[in-house]
Amino acid sequence: MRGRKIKNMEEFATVSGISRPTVSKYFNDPESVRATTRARIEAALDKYDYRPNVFAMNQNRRLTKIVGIVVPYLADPFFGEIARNVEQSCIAEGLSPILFSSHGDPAYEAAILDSLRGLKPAGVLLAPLGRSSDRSVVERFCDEVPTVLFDSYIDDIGEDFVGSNNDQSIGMIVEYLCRTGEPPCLFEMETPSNPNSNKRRAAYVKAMESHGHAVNVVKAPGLGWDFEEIGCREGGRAIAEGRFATNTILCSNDRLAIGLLAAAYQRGLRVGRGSGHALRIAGHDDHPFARYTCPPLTTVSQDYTAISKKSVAALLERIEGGEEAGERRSILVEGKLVMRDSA
Amino acid sequence: MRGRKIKNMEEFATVSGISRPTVSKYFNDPESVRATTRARIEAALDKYDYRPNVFAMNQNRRLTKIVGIVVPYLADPFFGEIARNVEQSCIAEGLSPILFSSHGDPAYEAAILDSLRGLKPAGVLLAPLGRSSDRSVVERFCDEVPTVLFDSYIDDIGEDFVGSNNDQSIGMIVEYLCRTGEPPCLFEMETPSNPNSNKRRAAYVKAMESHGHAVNVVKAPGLGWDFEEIGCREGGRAIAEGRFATNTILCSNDRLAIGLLAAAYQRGLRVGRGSGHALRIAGHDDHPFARYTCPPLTTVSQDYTAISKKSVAALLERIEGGEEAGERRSILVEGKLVMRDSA
DNA sequence: ACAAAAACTTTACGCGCGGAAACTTTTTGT
DNA sequence: ACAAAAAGTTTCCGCGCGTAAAGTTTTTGT
Repeated sequence: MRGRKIKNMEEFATVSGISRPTVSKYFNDPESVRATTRARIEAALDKYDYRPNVFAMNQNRRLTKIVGIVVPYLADPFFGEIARNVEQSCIAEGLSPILFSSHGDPAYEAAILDSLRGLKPAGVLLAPLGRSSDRSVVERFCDEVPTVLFDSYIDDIGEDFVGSNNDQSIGMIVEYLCRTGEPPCLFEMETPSNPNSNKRRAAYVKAMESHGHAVNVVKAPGLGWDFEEIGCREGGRAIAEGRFATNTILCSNDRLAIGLLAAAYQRGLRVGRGSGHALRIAGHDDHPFARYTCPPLTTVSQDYTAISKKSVAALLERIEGGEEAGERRSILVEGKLVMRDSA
Repeated sequence: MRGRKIKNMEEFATVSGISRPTVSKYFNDPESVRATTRARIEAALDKYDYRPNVFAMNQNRRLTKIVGIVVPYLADPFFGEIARNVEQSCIAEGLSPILFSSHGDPAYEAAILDSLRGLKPAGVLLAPLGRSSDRSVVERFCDEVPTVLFDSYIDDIGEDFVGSNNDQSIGMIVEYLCRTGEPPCLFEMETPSNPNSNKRRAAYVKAMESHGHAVNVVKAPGLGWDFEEIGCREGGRAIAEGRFATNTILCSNDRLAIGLLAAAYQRGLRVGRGSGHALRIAGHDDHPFARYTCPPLTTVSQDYTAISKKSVAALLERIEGGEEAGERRSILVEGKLVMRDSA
């Protein structure tokens, strides 16, 4: 772009030798113009410094190329990773992703969805807060905008859901733990913000019963998204009070497990498998930090890339499919057992 | 908003009984209209469902209320926290923050800045990648848009900088470590992406010399943002090769320390102060996970809230100050010693 | 080579709002 | 109460682009 600044599309059309409506078509979809035309436009684009005005572009379009990505809590590296993957998938599809975090606050989530409507997004990828979400707000939003839920589920809302197959993943790790030592207790939040917790508890109960073991669920009171804090404080208390029936604890997610590991360490309990260890602790999610805990955390990995790719793919289908809503699909991604040293 | 949908400002002006230009003024700044007028508009706002069209609003405004927040790596909870704080400060000021992550990639950072120009933002809060940033791109951007750099510094770029006072914070923790045991070695990346590293090394050297101790810097090769991985692998190797001259290691940041703690654990080295411990490890930043490492990490806290608040305040001054650039300011926030068990 | 199809050009309009100018009404200070 | 200041009204234009319609040129298939 050595040439002078171009102030609008009219001017750019002139210097590129193409009519403005065709240039406009090009910017909406480069594939929609003839190859020779495209080449001439791109030559001009290379020579002059011009970009269509974002606001003017989107003003009259019924639908923009904007895609909202909403996650419940960005300070959780899990969502940071997911967001990154989703963002890049969108860009690869020629969409313009915009990232939002609800910061754990339902009111904030509602505000995001509200302002998102003003952006006339082509679609939205929403990982809702879950249990604490304002159901009616989310529902109304999904009625207006093509939305794919991911990670976290809200019954009967959204057009598709992409998440992990908790039945499969919990079944797998419970089987592993039963096979290699004492059957696991489940450690979870008393009032989990994340609906996956409920599915995981159900999966745990089912798996334990199928193996003929007694169920032992320990619930940690506490609200909010400070899972490590809750896991450490309440997990430590549960250990002290002897509320874990066996020496093996399966945590509902890795962040709780990280807190619990800290609690065990503080009490001088050696965590790991084999003799000389007092406790086995396992998690779920393969949190980015799980491999650096002491000891490294045995867990079930969620395939971030697969979840991201499938979410974006599902959204694209919905967008292109238009109004003919079709069936609501539930796309589940299988987890893999990640054996480290903690269990 | 029980009433029918309002399709544009003209219509809303009619139902609220106020002229459109005045309504327009209201939406630009509610304080700019008389209290009685404001009340009437807000009554109508309450009664009808209307929001100004975002795209039309920003099309003709010389400057929007948009503020870009750019961080280098969102999967790092440190930036997640900062982003949250900054975002909320902006909203409190009536601005519309939009969040971006460079995902550790200079090309991506450049692309963000490029597309940000199209949004005509009132200002930008930029935590640059640092050393790997494309200097000329960042420089050009800062010339066009009021920009406050935070966390990470690039010489002579941007209008203000807000970050931690590495001289003070490193000086403090070096003093602490020297006073309570063997003088610390410094563990850092060989080619740090973050320019804070360089400042911290200089501060370390200065502090050690002032205490009359020999300097011992251990550099970990490795690129990218996978600090824990690098800290664990290279830190473990350095331990094995006996490259740490004393039993005390000060890490350039907490993420390296987290990796190093994992390495020490894997080798069966007990970390902590007092007898029975092989190693003392300290970090810097008070990373959200630092309190849940095993043992909990002694570190220097950065005041997230203060950095966020001061960054936003500095940006607002720049925006309101207009073109009269004034002096480039460097606003440094002091760290606090956070004594936990690792050192 | 010829007709049909596809792509492009010309012309024209409108989106929803910002903002300026000239005028009228309300508020403020003494 | 009166003039000055502040706030609101009316009228108008333009921003940069999407998009539709009608006409023209180029490409495609046989």
